[in-house]
Amino acid sequence: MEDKPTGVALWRQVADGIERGIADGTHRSGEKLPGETEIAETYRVNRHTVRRALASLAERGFVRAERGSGTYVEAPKLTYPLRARTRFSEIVGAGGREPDGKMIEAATEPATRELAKQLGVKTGAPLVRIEALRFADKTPICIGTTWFPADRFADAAAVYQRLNSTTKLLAHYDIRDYQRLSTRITAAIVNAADAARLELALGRPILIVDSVDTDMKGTPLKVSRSRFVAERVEFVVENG
Amino acid sequence: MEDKPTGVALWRQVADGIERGIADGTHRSGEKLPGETEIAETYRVNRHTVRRALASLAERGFVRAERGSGTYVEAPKLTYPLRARTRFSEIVGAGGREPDGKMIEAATEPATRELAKQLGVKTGAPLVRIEALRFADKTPICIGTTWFPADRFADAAAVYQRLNSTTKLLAHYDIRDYQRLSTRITAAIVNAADAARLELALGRPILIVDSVDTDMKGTPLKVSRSRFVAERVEFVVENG
DNA sequence: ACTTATTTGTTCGTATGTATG
DNA sequence: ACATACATACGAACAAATAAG
Repeated sequence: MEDKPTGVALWRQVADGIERGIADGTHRSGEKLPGETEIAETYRVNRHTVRRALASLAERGFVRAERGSGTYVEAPKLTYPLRARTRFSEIVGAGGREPDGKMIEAATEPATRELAKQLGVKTGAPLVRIEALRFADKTPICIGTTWFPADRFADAAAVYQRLNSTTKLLAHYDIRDYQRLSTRITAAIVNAADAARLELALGRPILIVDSVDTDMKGTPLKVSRSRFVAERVEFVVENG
Repeated sequence: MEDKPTGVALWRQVADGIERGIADGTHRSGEKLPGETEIAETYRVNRHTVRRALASLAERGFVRAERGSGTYVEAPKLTYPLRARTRFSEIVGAGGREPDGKMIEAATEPATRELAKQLGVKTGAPLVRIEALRFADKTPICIGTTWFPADRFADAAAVYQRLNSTTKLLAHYDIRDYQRLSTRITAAIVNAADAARLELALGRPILIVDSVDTDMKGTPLKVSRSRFVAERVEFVVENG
């Protein structure tokens, strides 16, 4: 690799080479990269240089090293735009993947002050809480808790159980369109229960998204808190 | 606490009580709550019931328990709106806190393909990379890497060193206004170097924000990747 | 450096009410 | 009617970390 002094650090050239290989399909998602020594030979550099390159790629999320096994190409993240019109199934479908949902649990509970305020009901008013897991091509993407006012969506649990989609549930109640009022995003470490459902190792980060959706007149329909696997999604906010 | 059967679980009543105490200022940010046994006495419930309530509050981020020491009220998160006009100093100032910045490192480096595409320059073109730490009231909020095209912002490092603000730096180059083109958000675990700078324990989650800013004509000015302490910020996307 | 008290965390056991089949 | 499972609530004891002297 000491052909001509390009002014670009060697490790960076190697990293760029591997990144190009990932981009053009030479190294496909989930597959194992050649061993560090092998990469070192093909680029005619020292193994340390390769390691520096791989570290850079790992930090940017392109690959994941597993001690004693190899270095694997990470699956590309699901790009999840945050707009007024935000529908899980449409977003996953737009990425050429198959959306799916599965209800885990449902219950009717009294509203806490916080939830009551957001939904525009009285504190203690009955709410239907639905816990659901959502997939893209069989890989769990997020687990979400959604609250509906029980007076308006009395048997929401049974309906969701059948339709496995929030959009379809609302359509069942003659709500053909709705919109995102606000979205709040933070991150945390996954808890044990969610980790199992999401097929995620303990200690891994999740993105917590709190959202409020309203009908087209601005009346709150639902409030939800979703936990997304951070390594499987990327939110995008477009301005304009 | 066995006054009247309200139908609401005891632990929930206790949690609501403490939450109200936090909301109305009885328990202030950063201060220690009474011990579990003391809370149990005041509410006339078993300590287990208090623990269940505190667990609920901890999960929602209101309090943080420290073994051997006590349970503390968490500082409210800095709400960080993501709009076309996004300025760290303005956002922090709007929250009634004092923004500050500190340059850590600067260098001139050739553009990778990815960066070149985003900035509209050729691959390998020189870029100024600035590493900076940003605070709100002396608490570190984020650490960010920003790349500027070196031809247009030749001595950006020296200028930033003096002004400690991206907005002021751009103003120095006669750019009075600029806007956010896109924002991408994901999360990860903090690395050792960032953890030290951010005064954050290892293993804690961070929010990674990649953004591109342009001038009012749409010409890219800078690209940056910021790592925010997840437990200290909350991004908000307003629609409409 | 050591002790002691305080505080959260964990693990037993017991009992009750409620929903399910 | 009965068995089972589950969430709730209380009691007691001990472990582990921290703070104070």
